[in-house]
Amino acid sequence: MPPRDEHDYEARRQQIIDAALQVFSREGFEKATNKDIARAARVKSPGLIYHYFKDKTDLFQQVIEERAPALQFILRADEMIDLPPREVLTEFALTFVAMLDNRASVAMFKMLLGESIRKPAVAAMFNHIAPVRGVTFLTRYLEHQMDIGTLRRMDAGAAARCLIGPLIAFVLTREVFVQADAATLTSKTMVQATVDVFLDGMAVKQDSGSA
Amino acid sequence: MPPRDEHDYEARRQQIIDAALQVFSREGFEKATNKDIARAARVKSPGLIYHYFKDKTDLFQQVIEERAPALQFILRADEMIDLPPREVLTEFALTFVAMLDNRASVAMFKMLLGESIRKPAVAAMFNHIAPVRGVTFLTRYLEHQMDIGTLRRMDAGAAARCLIGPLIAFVLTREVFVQADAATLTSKTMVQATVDVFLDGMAVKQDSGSA
DNA sequence: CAATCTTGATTGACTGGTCAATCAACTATC
DNA sequence: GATAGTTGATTGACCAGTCAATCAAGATTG
Repeated sequence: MPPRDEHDYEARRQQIIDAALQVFSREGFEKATNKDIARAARVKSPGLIYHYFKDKTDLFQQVIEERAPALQFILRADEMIDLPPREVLTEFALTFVAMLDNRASVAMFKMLLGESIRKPAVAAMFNHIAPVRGVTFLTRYLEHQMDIGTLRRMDAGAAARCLIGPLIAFVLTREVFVQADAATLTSKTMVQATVDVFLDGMAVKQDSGSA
Repeated sequence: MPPRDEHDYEARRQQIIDAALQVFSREGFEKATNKDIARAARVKSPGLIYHYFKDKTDLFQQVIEERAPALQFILRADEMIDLPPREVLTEFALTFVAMLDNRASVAMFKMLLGESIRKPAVAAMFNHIAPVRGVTFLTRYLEHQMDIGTLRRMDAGAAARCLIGPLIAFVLTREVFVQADAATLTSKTMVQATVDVFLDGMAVKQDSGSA
């Protein structure tokens, strides 16, 4: 049963996927009903969903597959490997927090995080999008910079988490826990602080350490 | 209707709460059924739950109220405010990651995180336990240390996230996303790296900065 | 070019099953 | 024997998924 009009068919399908992303993100997979999704997609019957998707799980998977790219970092890894840390890490951090400005990206992030906690399969999918792409690049880059002496040598995986961690904490305190002080903290300030602390440390400069 | 035996009553109640924590943590609030919880609590009827709790939501709230202390940081804030950063922050980080060694704490963490994403009320509860207690203390401590010149001056909220963020990233990559390299990274290494990077920075010592 | 046919798209009603919550009855304890 | 504790059955609501019927629009035919 080929679609009557390929273009119309795809448009309607995307319309349902968009609606499903919002509802899954807001309610979670279990609580989201087909009725909710149909209403959000402005179609009058939940039954129509089954014309475009096999079942609720299939719809969920299609949402991930077709909207996950919104969370991809477009980083030209090879070009950047030899650029100086401040430049590369600032761009990395900015790319990461830029997600916050995109409604669909935030919804996607929440949906994936929420389901990843109970569903290892979803966690694995998440791993193949944002974190691994990002952390893999970061770990490799930091290791290379340690090799050429630009950065202090240490566990590269731990170091990668020291850079990406503050950004994750920022996103979580803003979008999930809605902490009061997160509102007054701008993305720019946070990126700056993260990169500065990571590179220069909190120690007063003239002294080598603290404590 | 006072309990026949206060001790027995409380024991059974705790038994159900323990079971509920495990099931809520594994399945999430919506998917967790009273039957699952009854089975996990080794009681033969879901109906019994209603002898001890008003409804499913009440049970959920009781689980949080009675098991949340597992996530509390026992930090003697006032005694620590003037101790040197390396000591205080190391203890803070160790207390934070110590949660990983406790099965109930990990379950509690997952349950709260999973529900916080969709339920602002739960997020608010979470705020009044771990993060706010921790971040509030941390922010205050860092601000004080900046005042007395031990640490570089900057946005204290951003700084607090720079310390706690890597630890959160570590917990998430271990317990939620189950990333391969997280298994080889020990708590001790991660705490060490976090505190070191936070205090000393990644910059090679003899040079003040990098890039 | 109009009537009819064909087919994909859409709807709303329906079904089988699940679940939270209730209830009546049974058991153990004081 | 009264009452708390416990059980299994029951109820009523809700939901994923199915389905028959309708609609709309293009193709076919006379």
